[in-house]
Amino acid sequence: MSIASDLIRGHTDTIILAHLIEKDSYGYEINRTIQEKTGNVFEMKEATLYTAFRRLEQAGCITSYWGDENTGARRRYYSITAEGRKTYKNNKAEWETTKELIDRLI
Amino acid sequence: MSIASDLIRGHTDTIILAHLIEKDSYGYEINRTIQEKTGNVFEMKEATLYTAFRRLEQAGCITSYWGDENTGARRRYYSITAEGRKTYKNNKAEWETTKELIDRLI
DNA sequence: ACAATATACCTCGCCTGTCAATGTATATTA
DNA sequence: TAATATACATTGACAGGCGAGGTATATTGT
Repeated sequence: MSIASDLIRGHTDTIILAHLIEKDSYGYEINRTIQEKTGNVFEMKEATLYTAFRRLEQAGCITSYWGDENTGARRRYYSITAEGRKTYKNNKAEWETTKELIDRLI
Repeated sequence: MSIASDLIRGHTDTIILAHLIEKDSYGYEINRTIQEKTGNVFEMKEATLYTAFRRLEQAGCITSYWGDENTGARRRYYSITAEGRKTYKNNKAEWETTKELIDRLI
């Protein structure tokens, strides 16, 4: 089972920000964490993930830097900014409100 | 306050079907009911509503017929079909699952 | 030795749902 | 008689998700 695109739409950014609040991280790791947290039920499509990184960086919610691994594939790490925390907080609050409204409507 | 488009996206059809399970209804009434149920916090945009009717009819989830009002503006009534009930049930189940996953992720 | 798999990144272009803008028509109310 | 409410509908722009495709390195199995 997978989540319908239209149900996940709009949560992608918030999910990423939630992960980055815990610690700096990179795309591959974020995606694997998501899979673990959902018992392998859900994974973000790579295209969706990297599109979101561009969008979030553009919006000033995250910054990025290359990791200094001397083995394995290179990693681009992301950090959440103050702006990103603010956005996260707003999105989360909006989710709580929306959740209740939808429950009332369906 | 209004619900972000991206959070409501994917629920439009389910919300309409939920209303039509109660009784046959028409666009304007459905929209007013939604507003009432949410304490005037949320309303569907007309374009979204009517697009959804086309989509649902196309998918065999609803059928329509003109009302026989002899006063006021004409109304196009919609009925939910067996297929529509099935879709509603699936969508609702998917919502319950998704809700939990999102809560776990954000 | 070499193929397969895992790790890790990225972009292009299509598809779909939302919605602003715009239009039509009738009935009621100020 | 102007404004508002009821009631329908379409068009085109926009944005996010994602399939398909691509690059590169390290490890594991045969």
